[in-house]
Amino acid sequence: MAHQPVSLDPLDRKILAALVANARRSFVEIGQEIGLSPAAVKRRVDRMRESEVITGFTTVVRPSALGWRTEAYVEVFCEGAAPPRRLAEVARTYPEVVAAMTVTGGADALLHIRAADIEHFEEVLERIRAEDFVRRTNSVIVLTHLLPGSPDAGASAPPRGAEGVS
Amino acid sequence: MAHQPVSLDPLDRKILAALVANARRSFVEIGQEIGLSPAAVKRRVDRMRESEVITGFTTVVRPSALGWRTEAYVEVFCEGAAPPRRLAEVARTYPEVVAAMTVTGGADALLHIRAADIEHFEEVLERIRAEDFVRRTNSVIVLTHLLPGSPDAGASAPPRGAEGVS
DNA sequence: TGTGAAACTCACGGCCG
DNA sequence: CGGCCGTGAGTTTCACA
Repeated sequence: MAHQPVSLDPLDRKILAALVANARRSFVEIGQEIGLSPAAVKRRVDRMRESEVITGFTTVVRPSALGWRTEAYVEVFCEGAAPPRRLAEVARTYPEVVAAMTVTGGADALLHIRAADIEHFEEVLERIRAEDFVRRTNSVIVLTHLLPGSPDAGASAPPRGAEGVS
Repeated sequence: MAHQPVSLDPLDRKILAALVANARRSFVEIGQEIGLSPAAVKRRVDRMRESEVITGFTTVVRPSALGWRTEAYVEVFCEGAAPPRRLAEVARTYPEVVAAMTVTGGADALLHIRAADIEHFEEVLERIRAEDFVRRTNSVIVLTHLLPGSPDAGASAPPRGAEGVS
């Protein structure tokens, strides 16, 4: 596990592109598009999954259809030495936290949050600010996406990320 | 554009959850998991695609495997009235811009950017700052992700031959 | 709407160049 | 590695309740 050095040839990249565009396309279809037999395509896909170049296949859902109409990024400023471990723990407990990361700059961490509406977001924000290691937060609410179909415009799994491949 | 009022019953939601977890699962498998015939599952999926609850099926790729090892969020402060249209145009031309959105707060827009490395990122940033309507930018570089399995996957054309190093 | 059956297509493993 | 082939499973469409 944990392969870092993976080399991908042009054929692999074409297969990847095809599967990113549509994860449900058949190996036959992809094969005749790039000039390879279905079995060969499958072998390459299996290899890429093994080496974790491909980590899963997911469905892109329009978040608003599921009732998540508010999106925001929240900078978190921590008390004293930043405790990424504690923050990760907290982030995991909130289904509204789609992504969390430590960052450079003034803030210690950045949270990507999805909520049903502004009130819901405010409630989540209040709970996060109530954590003892949080000194201050700075929120930026997303108004409109400029790139339709961008991976995280709605690509993210709905709260509670699951991943698994048959 | 699309319909807003779409009602999803518990069965639809279960199908969605299954497909988000793994977009390549068969309708048969999903069907017997939730107690429905394969044909019924397919019809529901088709309906959800029609109503754009489901906007696509994609493959989750580990960005570093494609040579994208640097990730950043850039706040963009515009000159005069914010021209979202111009910004969208610009964002579309850069493969490095994974997402772009207008936001509340001091900045006019927020860009999500992926680059091969810091130098590459700096180059992109310089080009963006060179746009006439950009007054100022504020960058935040992502250090580490705290939530594993964050489906923020950018996969298109790889940057200049970055690949299996080390 | 959900079910059942039909034909078609695909995935998967084994074997060979 | 890639191509070929056979079997079993899945997909898709249809008519029917």
